[in-house]
Amino acid sequence: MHKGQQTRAAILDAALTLASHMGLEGLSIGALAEVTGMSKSGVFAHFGSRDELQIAVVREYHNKFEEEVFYPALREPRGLPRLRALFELWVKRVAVEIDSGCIYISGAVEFDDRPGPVRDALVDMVQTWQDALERAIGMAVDEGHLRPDTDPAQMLFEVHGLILALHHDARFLRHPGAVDRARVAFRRVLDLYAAAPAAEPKPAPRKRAPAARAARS
Amino acid sequence: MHKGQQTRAAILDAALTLASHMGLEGLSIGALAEVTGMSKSGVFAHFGSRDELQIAVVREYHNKFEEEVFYPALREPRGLPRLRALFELWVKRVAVEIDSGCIYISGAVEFDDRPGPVRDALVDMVQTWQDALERAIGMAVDEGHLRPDTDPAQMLFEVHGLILALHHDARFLRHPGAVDRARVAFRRVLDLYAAAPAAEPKPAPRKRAPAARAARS
DNA sequence: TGCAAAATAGAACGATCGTTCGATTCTGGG
DNA sequence: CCCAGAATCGAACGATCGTTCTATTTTGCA
Repeated sequence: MHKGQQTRAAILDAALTLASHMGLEGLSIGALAEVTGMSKSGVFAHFGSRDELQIAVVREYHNKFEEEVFYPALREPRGLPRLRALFELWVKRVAVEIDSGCIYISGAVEFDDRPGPVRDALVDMVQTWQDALERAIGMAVDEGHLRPDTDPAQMLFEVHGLILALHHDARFLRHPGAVDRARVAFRRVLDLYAAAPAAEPKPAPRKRAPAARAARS
Repeated sequence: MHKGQQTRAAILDAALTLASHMGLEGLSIGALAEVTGMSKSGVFAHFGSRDELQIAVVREYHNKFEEEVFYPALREPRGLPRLRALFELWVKRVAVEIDSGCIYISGAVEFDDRPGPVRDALVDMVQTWQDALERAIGMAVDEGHLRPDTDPAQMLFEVHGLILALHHDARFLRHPGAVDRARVAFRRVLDLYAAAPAAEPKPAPRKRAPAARAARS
């Protein structure tokens, strides 16, 4: 049970770069076979259906995303430092990688009106990531780094919008200054939500509402 | 020269609703023929190629967008009132219409990596709309409604992000409160850029830099 | 009302799609 | 080393795609 998993991983890797360019819907088994130098049926046998292939790609992207964005940010201390790290790594992931578009973003547009298992998997992963971000914002509130009346979901909405605008302007419109605009805007959002700077650090962090969704792996 | 234009308009209308659901890439001539009750070649003859059909759909969407969002907002006085109207109509257009997703947004994702005439047309129309918005922001600065050091392009980036986040959360994640979140966020952005409220209205509006791009129709 | 021109239908094309199936090659533990 | 089982191939399927071509119908002006 060695060679199978190995080539499956190679196929998945090629599928990920292919889907980053053409979208999940643009992923074809024929093109994938040509890229990997295999036969169509050889590729197909590893997944059993196109849906399963797309879901596997989404999962693979999810893992890479966690590895490059989420886990490294966990090394920063809770609160503002971690929040900054999450955003900065997110920006790098979305726009700095030259070729690879964000499958979370392109997938959201491709599957916003198309029910099915692929959409379900995609929603699940995006929601997991957003929950993690919302939790990080909540921690920043608890630490006294953000105003105590901050609504984490609202702030998440605004920060997420900056990433989407970055993706749009950098990849579609090819505006060169988009990354800087995103960073500037993030600083502005942070300023708006920031607790009064010179005040004493909050001694008793308020109790956090339990997260509505459990974190996964 | 009557019947032709008439059926062409009917086809285009069906194509627009179809593309709103399935995306511009999901638009197929066969499905379009079935919906309109015509033959494939009958539909095809009106456009000459699939690219031309997609471009016609993009143009049609552009016209509808101008009619529903841009022109009505022009009835409001320059500055903040017009800016508010533009955003509010934009929000309604993007998310309140139940079925129809925004072709500007879905098209941006579908064609961010795919060169060709469709992408060119799409970029052109989106850029035209963004220029108009940027100009409206500039007017609000001139009127003294926004801080004189406001960077219109930066503010546009932030406001555009709110629309994208709204589209994402409402259509893909199906979050019910997304529209309200967008409105709240817009008010917050406006507050940040707002000129000191009690100050005297600026007597001499500063000279505006000429728009880099001419407005079209 | 007749007739050229415009509009539409119908059939066929090559290509590609996801998928199935039987044959063939490869692999790794006994 | 051998051989069961896994892995891969090659060919074919029905469907759909955009497009082309020729016929047929429909339209609107003289």
